[in-house]
Amino acid sequence: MQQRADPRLLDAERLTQERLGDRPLDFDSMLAVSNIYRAATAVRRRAEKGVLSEFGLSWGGFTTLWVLWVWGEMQSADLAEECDLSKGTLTGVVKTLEKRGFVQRTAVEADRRKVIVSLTDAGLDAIEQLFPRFNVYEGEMVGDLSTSEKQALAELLRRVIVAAGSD
Amino acid sequence: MQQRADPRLLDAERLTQERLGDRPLDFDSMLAVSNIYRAATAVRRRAEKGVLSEFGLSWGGFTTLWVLWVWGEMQSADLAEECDLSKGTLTGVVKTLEKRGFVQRTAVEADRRKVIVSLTDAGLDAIEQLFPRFNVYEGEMVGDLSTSEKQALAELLRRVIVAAGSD
DNA sequence: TAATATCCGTTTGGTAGCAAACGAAATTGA
DNA sequence: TCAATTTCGTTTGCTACCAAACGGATATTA
Repeated sequence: MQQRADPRLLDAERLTQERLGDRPLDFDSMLAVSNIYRAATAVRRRAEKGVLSEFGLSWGGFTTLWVLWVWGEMQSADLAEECDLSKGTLTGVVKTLEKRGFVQRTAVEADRRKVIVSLTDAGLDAIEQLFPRFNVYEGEMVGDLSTSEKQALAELLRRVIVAAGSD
Repeated sequence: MQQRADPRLLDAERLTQERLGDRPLDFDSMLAVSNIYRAATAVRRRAEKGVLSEFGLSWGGFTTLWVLWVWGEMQSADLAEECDLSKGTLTGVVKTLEKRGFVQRTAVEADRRKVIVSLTDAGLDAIEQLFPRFNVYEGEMVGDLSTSEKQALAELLRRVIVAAGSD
């Protein structure tokens, strides 16, 4: 309850409680959700300005490369699903990655509606160089947290993803 | 260590560990960061498809309205800062909100470079109706978490925001 | 006070993202 | 077998976002 004096609250959070504290609102949920969003923005911006820009990749482009690396070549629809992008968006991302020579699209003989996307050698090179460096960034961004705190954070978020996703 | 059998891991996380588990990577940080991003996307999409769409508001538009509600009228640059948007983006958001009659822009006499943005009566009405409903959504999205878990989540994220932001 | 520098919001040019419409390619079923 | 339906990836039209350039307004300083 009484969190107004908590010195760890960010200014915006403190002011919010001062302004709205008398209303019957779910503050705990509010702070959790807004911090999820703020953290994601901070993390994305930092990664894009840092490592990713060196490779000319957006967050979405990086994610796509990464998914192909981990899962192997995939059909377009599955790739979109796994990257958490709409299929329309994925078309554009793949087109960009294709221009940079990182991925290739292959027609499927048996069913010519389908397209398989896969890493090129250059794409494999890129992600193998890039990911360890990206991972260092990740470590820095959650560097204040202990191992068990990181695991706890991941687990809590996992439950949010499930709850928010099951619309 | 051995997390491969953890039934709480999402499929993508499990596969990732199967594929990359032999590399010297910081998995705990990786899972924490990627879940932050996935959770934020899920939360945003759910809110935009639900309450926000009824009011014709994007996440950014909602945030702006909310900040003006909590903080009161503000100069454009401060508003951008508080909404975590670039000033260029804010110009567009405010323009849209102005069209909908939710905010108004006022020239500052003393310094004519500056513009004050404030809620109109309609904007106040809208956010006062909207926020309680948004807050219900927030509650649903983190509904699986106990009060202390929500607070723990917010606190962990607060530390990530600070670490990622202090580039 | 006049030249210069700085500050502020807007505009510009670009990428990213979505939903929905679309067309080609399978599949179904009559 | 051929018409109707479904399935896929792409295209289209739109919003959001950023960084950087811009131009008017204020500050600074020589």
